[in-house]
Amino acid sequence: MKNTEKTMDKIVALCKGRGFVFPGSEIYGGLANTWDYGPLGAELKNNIKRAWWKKFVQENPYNVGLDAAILMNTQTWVASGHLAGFSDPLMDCRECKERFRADKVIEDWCAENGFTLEKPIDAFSHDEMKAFVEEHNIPCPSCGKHNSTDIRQFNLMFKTFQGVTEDAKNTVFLRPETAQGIFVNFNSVQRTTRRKIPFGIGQIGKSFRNEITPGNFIFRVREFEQMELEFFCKPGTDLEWFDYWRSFCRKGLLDLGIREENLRLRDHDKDELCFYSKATTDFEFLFPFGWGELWGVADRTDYDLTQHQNTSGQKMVYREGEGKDMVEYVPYVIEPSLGVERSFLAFLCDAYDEEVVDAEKNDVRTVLRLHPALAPFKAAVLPLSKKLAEPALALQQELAKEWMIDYDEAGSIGKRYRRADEIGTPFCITVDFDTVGDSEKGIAADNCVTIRERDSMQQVRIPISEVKAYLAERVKF
RNA sequence: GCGGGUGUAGCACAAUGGCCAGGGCACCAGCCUUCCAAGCUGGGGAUGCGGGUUCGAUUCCCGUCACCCGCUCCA
Repeated sequence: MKNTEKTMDKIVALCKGRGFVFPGSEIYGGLANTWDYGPLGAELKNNIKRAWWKKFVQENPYNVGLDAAILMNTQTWVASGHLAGFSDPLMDCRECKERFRADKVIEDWCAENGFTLEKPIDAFSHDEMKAFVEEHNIPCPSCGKHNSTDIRQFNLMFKTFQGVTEDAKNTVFLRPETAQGIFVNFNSVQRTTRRKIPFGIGQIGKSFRNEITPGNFIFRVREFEQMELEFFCKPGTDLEWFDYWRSFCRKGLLDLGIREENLRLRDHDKDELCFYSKATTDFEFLFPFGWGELWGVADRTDYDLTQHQNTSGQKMVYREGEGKDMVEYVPYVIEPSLGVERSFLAFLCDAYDEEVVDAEKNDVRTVLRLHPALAPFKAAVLPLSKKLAEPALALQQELAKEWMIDYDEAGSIGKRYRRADEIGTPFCITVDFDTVGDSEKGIAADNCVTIRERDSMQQVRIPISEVKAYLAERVKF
Protein backbone atom coordinates (compact mmCIF):
# COMPACT_ATOMS: atom_id res chain seq x y z
CA MET A 1 0.00 0.00 0.00
CA LYS A 2 1.48 3.27 -1.11
CA ASN A 3 1.89 6.05 1.42
CA THR A 4 -0.46 8.85 0.48
CA GLU A 5 0.56 11.20 3.27
CA LYS A 6 1.05 14.80 2.29
CA THR A 7 4.70 15.70 2.84
CA MET A 8 7.03 18.54 1.90
CA ASP A 9 9.22 16.08 0.00
CA LYS A 10 6.41 15.17 -2.31
CA ILE A 11 5.39 18.75 -2.89
CA VAL A 12 8.97 19.83 -3.59
CA ALA A 13 9.37 16.86 -5.95
CA LEU A 14 6.20 17.80 -7.79
CA CYS A 15 7.40 21.39 -8.07
CA LYS A 16 10.74 20.37 -9.52
CA GLY A 17 9.35 17.60 -11.66
CA ARG A 18 6.57 19.50 -13.32
CA GLY A 19 8.15 22.92 -13.62
CA PHE A 20 6.68 24.92 -10.78
CA VAL A 21 9.91 25.68 -8.94
CA PHE A 22 13.55 24.94 -9.76
CA PRO A 23 16.60 25.45 -7.53
CA GLY A 24 18.28 28.72 -8.55
CA SER A 25 21.45 28.83 -10.69
CA GLU A 26 21.45 25.05 -10.80
CA ILE A 27 24.06 24.58 -13.55
CA TYR A 28 26.62 26.39 -11.39
CA GLY A 29 25.91 24.22 -8.41
CA GLY A 30 23.11 26.45 -7.23
CA LEU A 31 22.92 29.43 -4.92
CA ALA A 32 21.61 28.76 -1.46
CA ASN A 33 17.92 29.34 -0.96
CA THR A 34 17.22 30.93 -4.30
CA TRP A 35 14.43 29.47 -6.35
CA ASP A 36 13.36 30.03 -9.91
CA TYR A 37 9.75 29.74 -10.90
CA GLY A 38 9.24 27.54 -13.95
CA PRO A 39 6.50 27.83 -16.55
CA LEU A 40 3.79 26.52 -14.24
CA GLY A 41 5.11 28.32 -11.18
CA ALA A 42 5.18 31.63 -13.02
CA GLU A 43 1.52 31.15 -13.91
CA LEU A 44 0.47 30.19 -10.41
CA LYS A 45 2.39 33.09 -8.94
CA ASN A 46 0.87 35.54 -11.39
CA ASN A 47 -2.58 34.18 -10.71
CA ILE A 48 -2.13 34.66 -6.98
CA LYS A 49 -0.98 38.23 -7.50
CA ARG A 50 -3.78 38.89 -9.93
CA ALA A 51 -6.37 37.59 -7.47
CA TRP A 52 -4.93 39.77 -4.71
CA TRP A 53 -4.86 42.86 -6.93
CA LYS A 54 -8.42 42.23 -8.09
CA LYS A 55 -9.78 42.01 -4.56
CA PHE A 56 -7.61 44.69 -2.96
CA VAL A 57 -7.36 47.25 -5.74
CA GLN A 58 -9.52 46.66 -8.80
CA GLU A 59 -12.80 45.83 -7.04
CA ASN A 60 -12.18 47.70 -3.84
CA PRO A 61 -13.90 51.05 -3.44
CA TYR A 62 -11.28 52.41 -1.03
CA ASN A 63 -7.97 51.40 -2.49
CA VAL A 64 -5.59 52.41 -5.24
CA GLY A 65 -2.42 50.77 -6.53
CA LEU A 66 1.24 51.74 -6.54
CA ASP A 67 4.55 50.37 -7.78
CA ALA A 68 7.43 52.03 -5.94
CA ALA A 69 11.16 51.60 -6.49
CA ILE A 70 13.14 48.91 -4.72
CA LEU A 71 16.05 51.28 -4.13
CA MET A 72 15.15 54.16 -1.87
CA ASN A 73 16.92 57.12 -0.33
CA THR A 74 18.80 55.86 2.70
CA GLN A 75 17.00 58.35 4.92
CA THR A 76 13.92 56.19 4.39
CA TRP A 77 15.55 53.44 6.43
CA VAL A 78 16.75 55.88 9.06
CA ALA A 79 13.14 57.00 9.49
CA SER A 80 11.62 53.53 9.43
CA GLY A 81 14.08 52.27 11.98
CA HIS A 82 15.41 49.51 9.76
CA LEU A 83 18.94 50.89 9.65
CA ALA A 84 19.27 50.95 13.40
CA GLY A 85 16.85 48.32 14.56
CA PHE A 86 16.55 45.81 11.76
CA SER A 87 19.56 43.91 12.88
CA ASP A 88 20.34 41.33 15.45
CA PRO A 89 23.27 41.48 17.86
CA LEU A 90 24.67 37.97 17.61
CA MET A 91 26.92 36.19 20.02
CA ASP A 92 28.39 32.69 19.77
CA CYS A 93 29.34 30.35 22.57
CA ARG A 94 32.86 29.11 21.89
CA GLU A 95 32.26 25.97 23.94
CA CYS A 96 29.07 24.51 22.53
CA LYS A 97 29.01 26.46 19.24
CA GLU A 98 25.47 27.67 19.75
CA ARG A 99 24.48 31.10 18.52
CA PHE A 100 22.31 33.52 20.43
CA ARG A 101 20.91 36.97 20.22
CA ALA A 102 22.75 38.89 22.91
CA ASP A 103 19.76 41.09 23.74
CA LYS A 104 17.58 38.04 24.32
CA VAL A 105 20.20 36.37 26.50
CA ILE A 106 20.41 39.47 28.69
CA GLU A 107 16.66 39.92 28.89
CA ASP A 108 16.10 36.30 29.80
CA TRP A 109 18.79 36.46 32.44
CA CYS A 110 17.27 39.63 33.93
CA ALA A 111 13.84 38.07 34.03
CA GLU A 112 15.17 34.98 35.74
CA ASN A 113 17.22 36.84 38.30
CA GLY A 114 14.81 39.68 39.00
CA PHE A 115 17.29 42.23 37.68
CA THR A 116 16.01 45.51 36.28
CA LEU A 117 17.96 47.21 33.50
CA GLU A 118 18.56 50.93 33.88
CA LYS A 119 17.56 51.50 30.23
CA PRO A 120 15.80 49.40 27.57
CA ILE A 121 17.96 46.68 26.05
CA ASP A 122 17.47 48.26 22.61
CA ALA A 123 19.40 51.27 23.82
CA PHE A 124 22.48 49.20 24.68
CA SER A 125 25.46 49.33 22.37
CA HIS A 126 27.29 46.11 21.53
CA ASP A 127 30.13 46.92 23.88
CA GLU A 128 27.66 47.66 26.64
CA MET A 129 25.91 44.36 26.09
CA LYS A 130 29.21 42.51 26.08
CA ALA A 131 30.28 44.34 29.24
CA PHE A 132 26.97 43.52 30.89
CA VAL A 133 27.35 39.83 30.08
CA GLU A 134 30.86 39.78 31.56
CA GLU A 135 30.06 41.94 34.58
CA HIS A 136 27.17 39.72 35.63
CA ASN A 137 28.89 36.54 34.54
CA ILE A 138 25.92 35.47 32.44
CA PRO A 139 26.40 31.87 31.33
CA CYS A 140 25.67 30.34 27.96
CA PRO A 141 21.96 29.40 28.02
CA SER A 142 22.77 26.15 26.33
CA CYS A 143 25.83 24.72 28.04
CA GLY A 144 26.20 27.03 31.01
CA LYS A 145 29.83 27.92 30.30
CA HIS A 146 31.29 31.41 30.12
CA ASN A 147 33.19 31.68 26.85
CA SER A 148 31.33 33.76 24.33
CA THR A 149 32.54 35.69 21.31
CA ASP A 150 32.19 39.43 20.85
CA ILE A 151 28.82 40.65 19.72
CA ARG A 152 28.55 41.17 16.00
CA GLN A 153 25.91 43.10 14.20
CA PHE A 154 24.00 41.28 11.53
CA ASN A 155 21.94 43.73 9.51
CA LEU A 156 19.18 42.07 7.62
CA MET A 157 19.26 44.61 4.81
CA PHE A 158 21.08 43.90 1.55
CA LYS A 159 23.55 46.62 0.74
CA THR A 160 24.75 47.76 -2.65
CA PHE A 161 26.19 50.84 -4.34
CA GLN A 162 24.52 53.32 -6.61
CA GLY A 163 26.81 54.92 -9.18
CA VAL A 164 30.35 54.16 -10.24
CA THR A 165 32.26 54.40 -7.01
CA GLU A 166 31.85 51.98 -4.18
CA ASP A 167 32.09 54.03 -1.04
CA ALA A 168 29.96 54.73 1.97
CA LYS A 169 28.35 57.80 0.42
CA ASN A 170 26.95 55.72 -2.44
CA THR A 171 25.60 52.94 -0.29
CA VAL A 172 21.97 52.09 -0.93
CA PHE A 173 19.84 49.31 0.44
CA LEU A 174 17.42 46.94 -1.20
CA ARG A 175 14.11 47.50 0.53
CA PRO A 176 13.35 45.00 3.30
CA GLU A 177 9.63 45.71 2.99
CA THR A 178 7.47 47.36 0.36
CA ALA A 179 5.54 49.38 2.94
CA GLN A 180 7.96 52.32 3.07
CA GLY A 181 7.51 52.95 -0.64
CA ILE A 182 3.84 53.50 0.12
CA PHE A 183 4.43 55.76 3.12
CA VAL A 184 6.82 58.10 1.31
CA ASN A 185 4.29 58.44 -1.52
CA PHE A 186 1.35 59.09 0.78
CA ASN A 187 1.07 62.79 -0.09
CA SER A 188 1.46 62.31 -3.85
CA VAL A 189 -1.07 59.52 -4.06
CA GLN A 190 -3.61 61.32 -1.90
CA ARG A 191 -3.25 64.52 -3.90
CA THR A 192 -3.39 62.95 -7.37
CA THR A 193 -6.25 60.57 -6.66
CA ARG A 194 -8.13 63.12 -4.49
CA ARG A 195 -8.93 60.30 -2.10
CA LYS A 196 -10.60 61.06 1.16
CA ILE A 197 -9.75 59.16 4.28
CA PRO A 198 -10.27 56.30 4.76
CA PHE A 199 -8.38 54.99 1.76
CA GLY A 200 -5.66 52.48 1.11
CA ILE A 201 -2.66 52.04 -1.17
CA GLY A 202 -1.85 48.53 -2.35
CA GLN A 203 1.42 47.34 -3.78
CA ILE A 204 2.99 44.11 -4.98
CA GLY A 205 6.73 43.94 -5.17
CA LYS A 206 10.00 42.31 -4.22
CA SER A 207 11.68 42.78 -0.91
CA PHE A 208 15.03 41.53 0.32
CA ARG A 209 16.11 40.36 3.72
CA ASN A 210 19.41 38.76 4.50
CA GLU A 211 17.86 36.21 6.83
CA ILE A 212 20.27 34.32 9.05
CA THR A 213 18.45 31.10 8.45
CA PRO A 214 16.24 30.69 5.45
CA GLY A 215 14.67 27.36 4.74
CA ASN A 216 11.64 25.16 4.34
CA PHE A 217 11.75 25.34 0.56
CA ILE A 218 10.26 28.66 -0.54
CA PHE A 219 8.80 29.46 2.89
CA ARG A 220 11.65 31.64 4.06
CA VAL A 221 13.88 33.07 1.36
CA ARG A 222 16.05 36.14 1.13
CA GLU A 223 14.40 37.54 -1.97
CA PHE A 224 10.65 37.51 -1.73
CA GLU A 225 7.59 39.24 -3.00
CA GLN A 226 5.04 40.99 -0.83
CA MET A 227 1.46 42.00 -1.41
CA GLU A 228 0.86 44.83 0.99
CA LEU A 229 -1.93 47.24 1.68
CA GLU A 230 -1.43 50.33 3.79
CA PHE A 231 -4.86 51.52 4.77
CA PHE A 232 -5.06 55.06 6.13
CA CYS A 233 -7.80 55.92 8.55
CA LYS A 234 -8.70 58.43 11.20
CA PRO A 235 -7.14 57.84 14.61
CA GLY A 236 -9.72 56.18 16.81
CA THR A 237 -11.31 54.28 13.95
CA ASP A 238 -8.24 52.10 13.53
CA LEU A 239 -9.39 49.10 15.53
CA GLU A 240 -12.64 48.97 13.59
CA TRP A 241 -10.70 48.88 10.33
CA PHE A 242 -8.31 46.40 11.79
CA ASP A 243 -11.22 43.99 12.27
CA TYR A 244 -12.61 44.82 8.85
CA TRP A 245 -9.41 43.93 7.03
CA ARG A 246 -8.83 40.86 9.12
CA SER A 247 -12.21 39.46 8.05
CA PHE A 248 -11.64 40.56 4.48
CA CYS A 249 -8.33 38.68 4.28
CA ARG A 250 -9.76 35.58 5.87
CA LYS A 251 -12.64 35.49 3.44
CA GLY A 252 -10.27 35.91 0.50
CA LEU A 253 -8.23 32.88 1.50
CA LEU A 254 -11.30 30.73 2.07
CA ASP A 255 -12.86 31.85 -1.23
CA LEU A 256 -9.72 30.74 -3.01
CA GLY A 257 -10.10 27.29 -1.57
CA ILE A 258 -7.92 27.28 1.53
CA ARG A 259 -9.53 24.83 3.91
CA GLU A 260 -10.71 26.23 7.19
CA GLU A 261 -8.99 23.56 9.26
CA ASN A 262 -5.63 24.58 7.77
CA LEU A 263 -6.02 28.21 8.75
CA ARG A 264 -5.90 29.91 12.12
CA LEU A 265 -5.76 33.50 13.29
CA ARG A 266 -3.43 34.26 16.13
CA ASP A 267 -3.44 37.60 17.93
CA HIS A 268 -0.11 38.81 19.24
CA ASP A 269 0.23 39.25 22.97
CA LYS A 270 1.22 42.66 24.28
CA ASP A 271 4.86 41.66 24.74
CA GLU A 272 5.05 40.04 21.34
CA LEU A 273 3.97 43.17 19.50
CA CYS A 274 6.47 45.20 17.49
CA PHE A 275 7.39 48.50 19.07
CA TYR A 276 5.35 50.38 16.45
CA SER A 277 2.27 48.18 16.54
CA LYS A 278 -0.86 48.45 18.60
CA ALA A 279 -2.40 45.17 17.47
CA THR A 280 -1.27 42.38 15.19
CA THR A 281 -2.95 39.23 13.97
CA ASP A 282 -1.03 36.50 12.23
CA PHE A 283 -2.81 34.29 9.77
CA GLU A 284 -1.16 30.93 10.11
CA PHE A 285 -1.40 28.04 7.71
CA LEU A 286 -0.81 24.41 8.59
CA PHE A 287 2.10 23.48 6.31
CA PRO A 288 3.41 19.90 6.31
CA PHE A 289 6.24 21.21 8.53
CA GLY A 290 3.83 22.86 10.97
CA TRP A 291 1.99 26.13 11.42
CA GLY A 292 3.65 29.00 9.62
CA GLU A 293 2.79 32.64 9.24
CA LEU A 294 1.13 33.55 6.01
CA TRP A 295 -0.44 36.93 6.45
CA GLY A 296 0.15 39.58 9.04
CA VAL A 297 -2.46 42.21 9.74
CA ALA A 298 -1.06 45.00 11.89
CA ASP A 299 -2.25 48.26 13.34
CA ARG A 300 0.87 50.37 12.76
CA THR A 301 -0.71 53.46 14.29
CA ASP A 302 0.77 56.75 13.00
CA TYR A 303 4.28 55.49 13.63
CA ASP A 304 5.57 55.37 10.05
CA LEU A 305 4.12 58.61 8.77
CA THR A 306 5.23 60.43 11.90
CA GLN A 307 8.74 59.06 11.54
CA HIS A 308 8.90 60.22 7.92
CA GLN A 309 7.50 63.59 8.89
CA ASN A 310 10.14 64.04 11.55
CA THR A 311 13.02 62.76 9.46
CA SER A 312 12.17 64.51 6.20
CA GLY A 313 10.69 67.70 7.58
CA GLN A 314 7.75 67.25 5.20
CA LYS A 315 4.22 67.21 6.57
CA MET A 316 2.61 63.78 6.28
CA VAL A 317 -0.88 64.79 7.23
CA TYR A 318 -4.45 64.66 6.06
CA ARG A 319 -6.70 67.73 6.21
CA GLU A 320 -10.36 67.57 6.89
CA GLY A 321 -13.01 70.29 6.95
CA GLU A 322 -12.78 73.90 5.86
CA GLY A 323 -11.81 77.25 7.26
CA LYS A 324 -11.89 77.43 11.02
CA ASP A 325 -13.19 73.87 11.25
CA MET A 326 -10.25 72.45 9.39
CA VAL A 327 -8.32 69.84 11.26
CA GLU A 328 -5.18 68.06 10.18
CA TYR A 329 -3.87 64.82 11.52
CA VAL A 330 -1.41 62.07 10.79
CA PRO A 331 -3.56 59.09 9.75
CA TYR A 332 -3.40 55.74 11.45
CA VAL A 333 -2.43 52.76 9.33
CA ILE A 334 -3.77 49.23 9.10
CA GLU A 335 -1.41 46.95 7.22
CA PRO A 336 -2.39 43.56 5.84
CA SER A 337 0.87 42.14 4.48
CA LEU A 338 1.07 38.86 2.63
CA GLY A 339 4.00 36.97 1.13
CA VAL A 340 3.56 35.73 -2.43
CA GLU A 341 5.84 32.72 -2.09
CA ARG A 342 4.25 31.67 1.16
CA SER A 343 0.81 31.91 -0.35
CA PHE A 344 2.07 29.94 -3.32
CA LEU A 345 3.28 27.20 -1.00
CA ALA A 346 0.10 27.29 1.07
CA PHE A 347 -2.15 26.97 -1.95
CA LEU A 348 -0.02 24.11 -3.27
CA CYS A 349 0.00 22.26 0.04
CA ASP A 350 -3.70 22.79 0.55
CA ALA A 351 -4.53 21.61 -2.96
CA TYR A 352 -2.22 18.60 -3.00
CA ASP A 353 -4.09 15.33 -2.90
CA GLU A 354 -3.29 11.72 -3.57
CA GLU A 355 -6.33 9.68 -4.36
CA VAL A 356 -6.21 5.92 -4.15
CA VAL A 357 -7.79 4.61 -7.35
CA ASP A 358 -7.01 0.95 -6.85
CA ALA A 359 -5.34 -0.08 -3.62
CA GLU A 360 -4.46 -3.56 -4.86
CA LYS A 361 -2.69 -2.31 -7.94
CA ASN A 362 -1.02 0.46 -5.97
CA ASP A 363 -2.62 2.93 -8.29
CA VAL A 364 -2.66 6.46 -6.93
CA ARG A 365 -3.83 9.59 -8.72
CA THR A 366 -2.07 12.82 -7.74
CA VAL A 367 -4.38 15.80 -8.00
CA LEU A 368 -3.79 19.47 -7.33
CA ARG A 369 -7.20 20.71 -6.37
CA LEU A 370 -6.36 24.33 -7.07
CA HIS A 371 -9.08 26.91 -7.46
CA PRO A 372 -9.58 27.36 -11.24
CA ALA A 373 -8.63 31.03 -10.90
CA LEU A 374 -5.22 29.96 -9.57
CA ALA A 375 -4.59 26.94 -11.79
CA PRO A 376 -1.68 27.50 -14.23
CA PHE A 377 -3.74 26.09 -17.09
CA LYS A 378 -7.49 26.61 -17.15
CA ALA A 379 -7.94 23.70 -19.52
CA ALA A 380 -6.05 21.14 -21.57
CA VAL A 381 -7.11 20.25 -25.10
CA LEU A 382 -6.61 16.56 -25.85
CA PRO A 383 -7.14 14.93 -29.22
CA LEU A 384 -8.36 11.40 -28.69
CA SER A 385 -5.95 10.33 -31.42
CA LYS A 386 -2.98 12.08 -32.99
CA LYS A 387 -4.98 12.05 -36.21
CA LEU A 388 -7.20 14.64 -34.56
CA ALA A 389 -4.31 16.99 -33.83
CA GLU A 390 -5.34 19.60 -36.36
CA PRO A 391 -8.84 20.41 -35.07
CA ALA A 392 -7.63 20.04 -31.48
CA LEU A 393 -4.82 22.55 -31.99
CA ALA A 394 -7.23 24.94 -33.65
CA LEU A 395 -9.43 24.79 -30.56
CA GLN A 396 -6.43 25.24 -28.28
CA GLN A 397 -5.40 28.32 -30.25
CA GLU A 398 -8.86 29.80 -30.07
CA LEU A 399 -9.15 29.30 -26.31
CA ALA A 400 -5.60 30.55 -25.76
CA LYS A 401 -6.79 34.00 -26.76
CA GLU A 402 -8.52 34.10 -23.38
CA TRP A 403 -6.55 31.85 -21.04
CA MET A 404 -3.53 29.64 -20.62
CA ILE A 405 -4.57 26.43 -22.37
CA ASP A 406 -2.47 23.27 -22.43
CA TYR A 407 -2.27 20.85 -25.34
CA ASP A 408 -1.26 17.21 -24.99
CA GLU A 409 -1.38 14.45 -27.57
CA ALA A 410 1.17 12.00 -26.17
CA GLY A 411 0.10 8.71 -24.61
CA SER A 412 -3.26 7.28 -23.72
CA ILE A 413 -6.12 9.56 -22.81
CA GLY A 414 -6.07 8.31 -19.23
CA LYS A 415 -2.41 9.13 -18.95
CA ARG A 416 -3.06 12.64 -20.19
CA TYR A 417 -5.87 13.13 -17.67
CA ARG A 418 -3.42 12.13 -14.96
CA ARG A 419 -0.81 14.60 -16.19
CA ALA A 420 -3.40 17.38 -16.22
CA ASP A 421 -4.67 16.43 -12.73
CA GLU A 422 -1.16 16.56 -11.33
CA ILE A 423 -0.66 20.21 -12.30
CA GLY A 424 -4.15 21.25 -11.27
CA THR A 425 -5.72 21.83 -14.68
CA PRO A 426 -9.44 21.96 -13.84
CA PHE A 427 -10.84 21.02 -17.25
CA CYS A 428 -9.82 18.61 -20.00
CA ILE A 429 -11.41 19.09 -23.40
CA THR A 430 -11.33 16.05 -25.66
CA VAL A 431 -11.70 16.22 -29.41
CA ASP A 432 -12.83 12.86 -30.74
CA PHE A 433 -13.86 11.30 -34.05
CA ASP A 434 -17.48 12.36 -33.61
CA THR A 435 -16.35 15.97 -33.29
CA VAL A 436 -15.08 16.05 -36.85
CA GLY A 437 -17.13 13.20 -38.35
CA ASP A 438 -15.99 11.01 -41.24
CA SER A 439 -17.04 11.99 -44.74
CA GLU A 440 -15.96 8.62 -46.21
CA LYS A 441 -18.19 6.69 -43.86
CA GLY A 442 -20.89 9.31 -44.14
CA ILE A 443 -20.70 10.27 -40.47
CA ALA A 444 -21.53 13.92 -39.92
CA ALA A 445 -19.46 16.11 -37.61
CA ASP A 446 -21.31 16.88 -34.40
CA ASN A 447 -18.97 19.79 -33.59
CA CYS A 448 -19.09 18.87 -29.93
CA VAL A 449 -16.31 18.15 -27.45
CA THR A 450 -16.23 16.29 -24.16
CA ILE A 451 -15.28 18.34 -21.12
CA ARG A 452 -14.04 16.39 -18.15
CA GLU A 453 -13.90 18.06 -14.78
CA ARG A 454 -10.87 17.47 -12.59
CA ASP A 455 -12.44 17.09 -9.15
CA SER A 456 -15.64 15.22 -9.97
CA MET A 457 -14.25 13.38 -13.02
CA GLN A 458 -17.67 13.96 -14.57
CA GLN A 459 -17.97 14.53 -18.29
CA VAL A 460 -20.27 16.72 -20.33
CA ARG A 461 -20.53 17.00 -24.08
CA ILE A 462 -21.14 20.48 -25.44
CA PRO A 463 -20.83 22.28 -28.80
CA ILE A 464 -17.43 23.82 -29.51
CA SER A 465 -19.13 27.18 -29.81
CA GLU A 466 -20.14 27.01 -26.15
CA VAL A 467 -16.77 26.07 -24.71
CA LYS A 468 -15.62 29.63 -24.07
CA ALA A 469 -18.74 30.51 -22.13
CA TYR A 470 -18.52 27.23 -20.21
CA LEU A 471 -14.95 27.99 -19.09
CA ALA A 472 -15.53 31.68 -18.47
CA GLU A 473 -18.29 30.85 -16.02
CA ARG A 474 -16.09 28.46 -14.09
CA VAL A 475 -12.66 30.08 -13.91
CA LYS A 476 -13.70 33.47 -12.62
CA PHE A 477 -12.92 34.70 -9.14
C1' G B 1 27.55 31.23 10.40
C1' C B 2 28.34 26.54 13.79
C1' G B 3 27.59 21.04 14.65
C1' G B 4 25.87 16.24 12.27
C1' G B 5 24.56 13.70 7.64
C1' U B 6 24.08 13.25 2.18
C1' G B 7 25.64 13.86 -3.18
C1' U B 8 25.28 8.01 -9.42
C1' A B 9 20.19 10.05 -15.79
C1' G B 10 14.19 14.18 -14.80
C1' C B 11 12.90 10.78 -10.30
C1' A B 12 13.67 6.71 -6.56
C1' C B 13 17.68 3.06 -6.67
C1' A B 14 21.88 -0.82 -8.09
C1' A B 15 27.20 -1.80 -8.79
C1' U B 16 32.65 -1.65 -8.88
C1' G B 17 40.18 0.62 -7.20
C1' G B 18 40.22 -2.00 -13.88
C1' C B 19 35.75 -5.17 -19.70
C1' C B 20 31.08 -0.62 -22.58
C1' A B 21 28.50 2.05 -14.71
C1' G B 22 22.93 -1.63 -14.69
C1' G B 23 17.58 -2.22 -14.64
C1' G B 24 12.75 0.43 -13.07
C1' C B 25 9.50 4.89 -13.39
C1' A B 26 9.37 9.23 -16.38
C1' C B 27 10.44 11.31 -21.25
C1' C B 28 10.73 10.99 -26.91
C1' A B 29 9.53 8.36 -31.72
C1' G B 30 6.72 4.51 -34.11
C1' C B 31 2.73 0.62 -33.82
C1' C B 32 -2.12 -0.01 -31.54
C1' U B 33 -8.01 3.57 -32.47
C1' U B 34 -7.74 3.81 -27.48
C1' C B 35 -12.49 8.58 -22.93
C1' C B 36 -9.39 7.73 -17.11
C1' A B 37 -1.96 5.15 -15.54
C1' A B 38 1.32 0.75 -16.03
C1' G B 39 0.50 -2.99 -24.19
C1' C B 40 4.48 -3.86 -28.18
C1' U B 41 9.17 -2.01 -30.74
C1' G B 42 12.97 1.42 -30.68
C1' G B 43 15.68 5.88 -28.63
C1' G B 44 18.28 9.74 -25.76
C1' G B 45 20.23 10.67 -21.05
C1' A B 46 24.23 10.01 -15.05
C1' U B 47 28.90 9.26 -10.98
C1' G B 48 27.85 17.83 -8.12
C1' C B 49 32.54 20.69 -9.13
C1' G B 50 38.05 21.17 -8.48
C1' G B 51 42.53 19.00 -6.91
C1' G B 52 45.49 14.87 -4.88
C1' U B 53 47.09 9.45 -4.12
C1' U B 54 47.41 5.57 -8.04
C1' C B 55 49.54 2.43 -14.01
C1' G B 56 44.18 3.27 -13.38
C1' A B 57 39.27 6.83 -9.00
C1' U B 58 32.31 6.93 -9.41
C1' U B 59 34.83 4.12 -5.27
C1' C B 60 40.32 6.34 -1.10
C1' C B 61 42.04 11.57 0.70
C1' C B 62 41.56 17.13 0.70
C1' G B 63 38.92 21.39 -0.76
C1' U B 64 34.55 23.54 -2.65
C1' C B 65 29.37 23.86 -3.84
C1' A B 66 24.54 22.29 -2.90
C1' C B 67 20.85 19.82 -0.10
C1' C B 68 18.72 17.61 4.58
C1' C B 69 18.35 17.81 10.30
C1' G B 70 19.21 21.09 14.72
C1' C B 71 20.23 26.76 16.79
C1' U B 72 18.50 31.72 15.31
C1' C B 73 14.33 34.87 12.30
C1' C B 74 9.84 36.20 9.84
C1' A B 75 6.13 38.38 4.97
